[in-house]
Amino acid sequence: MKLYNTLTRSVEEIQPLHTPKVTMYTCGPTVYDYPHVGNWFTFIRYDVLVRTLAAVGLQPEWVMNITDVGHLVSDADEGEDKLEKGARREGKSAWDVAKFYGDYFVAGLSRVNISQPTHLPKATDHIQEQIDLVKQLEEKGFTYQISDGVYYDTAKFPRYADFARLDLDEQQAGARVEHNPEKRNATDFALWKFSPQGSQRDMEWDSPWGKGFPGWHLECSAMGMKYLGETMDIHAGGIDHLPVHHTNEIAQSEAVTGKPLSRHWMHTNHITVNGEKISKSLGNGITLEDIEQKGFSLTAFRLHVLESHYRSQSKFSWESLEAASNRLRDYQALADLRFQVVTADRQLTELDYEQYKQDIQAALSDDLNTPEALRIVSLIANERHDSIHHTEYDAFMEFLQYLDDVLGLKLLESSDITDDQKKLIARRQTARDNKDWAASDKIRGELSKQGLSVRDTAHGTIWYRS
RNA sequence: GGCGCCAUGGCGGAGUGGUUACGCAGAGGUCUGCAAAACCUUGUACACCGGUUCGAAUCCGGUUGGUGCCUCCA
Repeated sequence: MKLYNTLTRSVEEIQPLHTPKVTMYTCGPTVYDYPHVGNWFTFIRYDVLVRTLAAVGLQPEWVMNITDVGHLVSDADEGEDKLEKGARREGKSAWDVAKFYGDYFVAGLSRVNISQPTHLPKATDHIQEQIDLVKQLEEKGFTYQISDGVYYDTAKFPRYADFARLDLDEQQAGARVEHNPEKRNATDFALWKFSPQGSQRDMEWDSPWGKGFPGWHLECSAMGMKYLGETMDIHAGGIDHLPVHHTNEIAQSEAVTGKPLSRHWMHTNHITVNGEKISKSLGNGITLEDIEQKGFSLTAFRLHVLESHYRSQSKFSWESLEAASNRLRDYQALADLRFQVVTADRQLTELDYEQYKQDIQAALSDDLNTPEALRIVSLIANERHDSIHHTEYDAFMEFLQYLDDVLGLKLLESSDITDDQKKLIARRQTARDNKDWAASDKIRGELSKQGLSVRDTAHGTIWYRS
C-alpha cells in the first residue's frame, strides 16, 4: 500500500510500526454548523483509505476527533470561539450547539457510508489530557504566559518550519490577522486561553494557569497520543492544516516526546464550486440535504467523490453529480444481474473477476487512485450487461462484495424484485412468444410505473431500475 | 508581498516520452415486433511561446490565465 507522504513529498510504502495493526488519526469537524460537501469529500477520502488498508490485510485503528471547543474565529471578536459564536447565533448554549451538530455529524457518517471510526473522541472530554500536555511543555521550557493565555514558543523548536517548508521571515509580511503584540514570535500559538475578564463563557475549565479553555491545536496531539501512542502510522487532514495546525501539532507533540508524531502524513485537497472555494460568505456551502432535495442519492455523491483523486483540487457541480448518478445506475444494474442468473446452454465468455479485483486493488494501493479503480468497474459494467451465467455466480458475488467493501457504493444493498413483478415479466414473455404485442407493451407499461425497465436480450428479459 | 498548485475534447476527470483512459452528454448507423440495451462509426483533447529529443500533451525554461494558503476553514 503506497501513499503520498507530505513529510517526504513522495509516494511511499506504508509500513506500520506494529503490522498488521495500522494506527491512523484524521482531523475531524468543528461542530458549530452543518458540514458542507467539501467537508464530506475529505471524510469520504479518509474512509477510502481505511477501507483500502483493510483490503490489503491491515487492521486500521482509526481515530477521528470531534472539535467541540476552542477554534478562534477570524473576526475581530477575539476570545470567542466558533462554538460560542454559533451558540449566540442560535440562542443556545455552546454545549447545546456542539451536541446538536456533533450528533448530526456522526449520523452523517453512515448516511454517506463512511466506516465507523474506532474512536470518535470529543475535545471537551479530554480537557485533562490537554492540560497535562501543556504542563509537560511547561516543564520542558517551551511555554510562556502573556495576558490572554499560555503560548508555545516556536523559536524553541528549531524544526518548526520544516514540515510545511515555511519561509517564516517572508510570510509574516502579508499576514491578515492581527497578532497579540505580546507574542514573542508571529508563529507562536496558544496552548491555553484565559476566559475574558468579566465575562462568563459557556465552555471554560479550571487549569493551573487560570480559568479558560484549550488552544485548538492541542486536542489533536492529546487525543492522538492517548489513543494511538506517541507515534502513529498515519495522520491525515485537509490541506489547509498543513502550514498551521499540523505544523503546530508536530511542534507541541514532538517537543514532549522527542519522537515523530506520525510516520506518514496525508493531506486531502479542497474542492471548488463554480471555480471558487467553498465559504459561508459565497453562499456555496452545499449540504447533504441540498443534494437529497435535488433528487440525488448520497451514494451517487459518494461516487462523485471517488471520481477524482484526493490530491487534486476537484470541482463540485450539479452536472457532474448527475453524471455520477447515471454512472451509479449502471453499476447498480450490474449488481442487479445477480438476481437474473441464466443457465442457458450458450456459454458466456467468463470474466476473470479475480484479475479485476487485483487490478482495482493495485489502483487503490497506488496512492488511492480511485478514478482508475472506477475505470475498471466501468469496464466490467460494459462487459457484463446481458446476463450472469450460473457458472460464474460465486466469483461475481465475491467481486461485488469486494467492491462494496472497498468503495462503499452499497451495490449489494438492493433487493430482488417481487414475485408479482417476476410473474409480470413472465407473462410478458409469454405474450411476446405469442406475438401479442399489445399485451406485451401493456405489461411493460405497468412495470415502468413500478420503476422497472426491461430489455429483451439474447439470454432472455433483463430488468433494471430506471 | 511571500509560498504553492493547476491549465486535457461539450462537461467531469485519469494517465503516459512514441499505443482509444474512463464517465456523462451529442451525432450517424446495425440490430430489434416496437422499445431498451448492446454493438459499430464519429468529433482530429491535451493554454501559449521557445528548448531538449528520432519523437512531447508527457521533460526543461518562459508567458498568460485560474486557483489555494500565509495562525477560521476539510
